[in-house]
Amino acid sequence: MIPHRSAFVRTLAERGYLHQCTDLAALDAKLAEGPAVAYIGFDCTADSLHVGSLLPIMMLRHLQKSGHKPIVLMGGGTTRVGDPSGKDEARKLLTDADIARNMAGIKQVFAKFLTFGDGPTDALMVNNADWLDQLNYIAFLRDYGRHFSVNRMMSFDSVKLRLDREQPLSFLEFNYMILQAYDFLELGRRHGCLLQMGGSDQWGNIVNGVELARRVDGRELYGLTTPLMTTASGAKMGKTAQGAVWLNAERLSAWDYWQFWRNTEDADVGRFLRLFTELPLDEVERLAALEGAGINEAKKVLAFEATRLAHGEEAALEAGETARRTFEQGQAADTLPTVSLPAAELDQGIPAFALFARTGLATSNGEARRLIKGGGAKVNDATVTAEGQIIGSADLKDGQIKLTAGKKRHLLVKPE
RNA sequence: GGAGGGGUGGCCGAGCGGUCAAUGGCAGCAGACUGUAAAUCUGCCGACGAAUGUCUACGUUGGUUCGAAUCCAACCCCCUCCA
Repeated sequence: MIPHRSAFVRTLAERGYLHQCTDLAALDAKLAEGPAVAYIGFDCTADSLHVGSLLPIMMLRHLQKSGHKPIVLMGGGTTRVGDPSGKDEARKLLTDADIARNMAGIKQVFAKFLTFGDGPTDALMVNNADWLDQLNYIAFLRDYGRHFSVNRMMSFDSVKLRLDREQPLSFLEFNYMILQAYDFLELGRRHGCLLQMGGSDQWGNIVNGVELARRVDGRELYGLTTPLMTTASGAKMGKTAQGAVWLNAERLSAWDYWQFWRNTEDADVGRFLRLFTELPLDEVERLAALEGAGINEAKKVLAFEATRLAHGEEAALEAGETARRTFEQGQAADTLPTVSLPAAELDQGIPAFALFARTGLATSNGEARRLIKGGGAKVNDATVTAEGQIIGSADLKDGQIKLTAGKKRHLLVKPE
């Protein structure tokens, strides 16, 4: 392999972010010349992002650290259209108020990973509604529509998948890729942006933008994608029992976030350390080489480093300490997630199944019963044998009751 | 507008008058084994109830029937072909 000249491309290559690039050599040369501008688009269908978006987020972070300027493009305009993206169902349309709220939430997440401001390498957040909302349909068709070949668009996976499966694909959604291509053009004009990055599923959209800019503005832009993120056993990344692994503390506590990374599959540890932490590569190699139970050390490092990025060092340390006391010493660390119940209610006593449902360890009374029947429920580390067993003040130890569901979900109940 | 096919639990997909809370697969949860891993095996997997059980659910709304996811009607949505 030819050594890369730019720090950014070198980092991407070494750490495993590279999947496809429209012209890697030319891009590398461009980036080596000096500060450049690159962007990644995110849609605002929720008020936070989850680990599924972490890969692009990390790329923007590396970009900034390499001395370039990252642009976070919020799809305020395109969110109202919806990416075909191979999904069967059309995405539901959001109101402007929803979108504004979601954008605010997402900015909070980015603030952890990027430095925003007005400096030459400070990150910028822009909203494509700023230009998409003002488009004139006829003018747009005439100026840009003629550069898109329907034949080609039909051949993109996102579209083909839907058609092959005889799933509906509305014209509205079909337009998504055109709008995204236009975004790239617009960012090139407004901010001198020359690179769009994204997941491998965005390849078609990105290439469309590159070609549009070449035809319309005669400007050479670049596209780059990351590999599809799955776990070693093939599952989609970023799902837990509770659902998506969110990046903000309001939706998912630092503790749960730490646990998510701690439970990484063995085969993923090296790859995840490279992608989701900033540890030097020789340290990554050392950790990834650990075998058997020893790899648990590597997982703890992964959990700490990843949590530190999203939640800060303090929260990461605390989560690690809580885990150490809970799992390695079997204690009831008082930093575990806590649910408060009225003291009077505890004095009276609550049936075990109801308590598990109340505290969220089970989603319904029925599920709590099943949990208990299956032998997966514990109170103060003792297995609950009868679902109606009364738990109350008598079970308080050091002013708290420890509830456990399965092997990993622990919780403290305290009177208030 | 015409002809045909279709809409079932988180997803895929059977069922086509009663024994259907609905076969099967995936996902999920728990147990065993382990290392808070993977793979494997076992159990569970709509809600409420201690329970015989009650309620909610098979696109929507009505109807036929002792009884409907299953039959009929209207409506909504999707697919294919024709105009």
